[in-house]
Amino acid sequence: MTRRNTSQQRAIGDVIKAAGRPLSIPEINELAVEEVPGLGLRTVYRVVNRLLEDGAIVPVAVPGQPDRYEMAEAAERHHHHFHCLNCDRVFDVHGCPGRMDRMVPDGFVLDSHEITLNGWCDQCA
Amino acid sequence: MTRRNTSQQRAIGDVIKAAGRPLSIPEINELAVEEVPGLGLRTVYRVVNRLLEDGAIVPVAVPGQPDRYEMAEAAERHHHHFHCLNCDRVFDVHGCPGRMDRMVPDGFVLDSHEITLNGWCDQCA
DNA sequence: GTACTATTGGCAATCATATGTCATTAGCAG
DNA sequence: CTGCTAATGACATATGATTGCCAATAGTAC
Repeated sequence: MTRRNTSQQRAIGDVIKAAGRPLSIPEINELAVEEVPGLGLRTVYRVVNRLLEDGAIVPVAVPGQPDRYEMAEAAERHHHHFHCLNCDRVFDVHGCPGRMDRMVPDGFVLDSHEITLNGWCDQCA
Repeated sequence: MTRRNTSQQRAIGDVIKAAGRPLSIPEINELAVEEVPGLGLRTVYRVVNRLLEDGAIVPVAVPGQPDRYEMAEAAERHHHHFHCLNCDRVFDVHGCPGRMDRMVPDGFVLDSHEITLNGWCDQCA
């Protein structure tokens, strides 16, 4: 079961790496199909799952939306996300207000937090 | 087309009002069926949609989860949500770190924001 | 170049959520 | 109490995301 280095896998990996923002499965497909004509959604799902298992990418959950995916190394730096209400794209934003612990009720244990900013991106504003 | 005051509608409304936290459709059903045996999911969906149209309740979107619903009046006060990673329930938390505008990239326009705290509730901690 | 088999991609199938259908039930006005 | 019909609930169907299947394709080791 030796791994093989296919053009599809390279294209999908490149697309996620180059995006600089979390991509949905359809977005990955649309971008990668430019590189590899005939690329199918089925393959995108498979390669994305493999990258997830490898820990190369991480899922980004957005309220009311299917998961997006971004490079694990990009996710190492604490950051949050901006969701454009018009084009539906998700962007990384840096910084964090902090002080989440103040909001936690007594007896509750905080593990992590997610902030989603909603609005319009520079292209849609 | 005169509205009728049915036991099902009363039970569903009461359950959402009494919960003090956002409830999912299955949660509403499980709680309201105690009041009205035989209550069906189909009816919960219908009544919830009607309450949404009336503006009596509002949807609460949690990353990677189906919508929850809470009283509109409860949502008037700015607040956020705590999602228990064990029991999967969602709770309201008060307060807000503020300063979201600092995170918005140039050219982007901020409309709203959502914060989801993840961790363990007092019963699961 | 050959052989072996991991990988691909089209299609069907699955899974969870949500809605349409319609005969039956039960508010409400009189 | 009676009649009208809004509302209910079991069932079938729709919808969207994801996976199973399998014959065809294409990396790789030799």
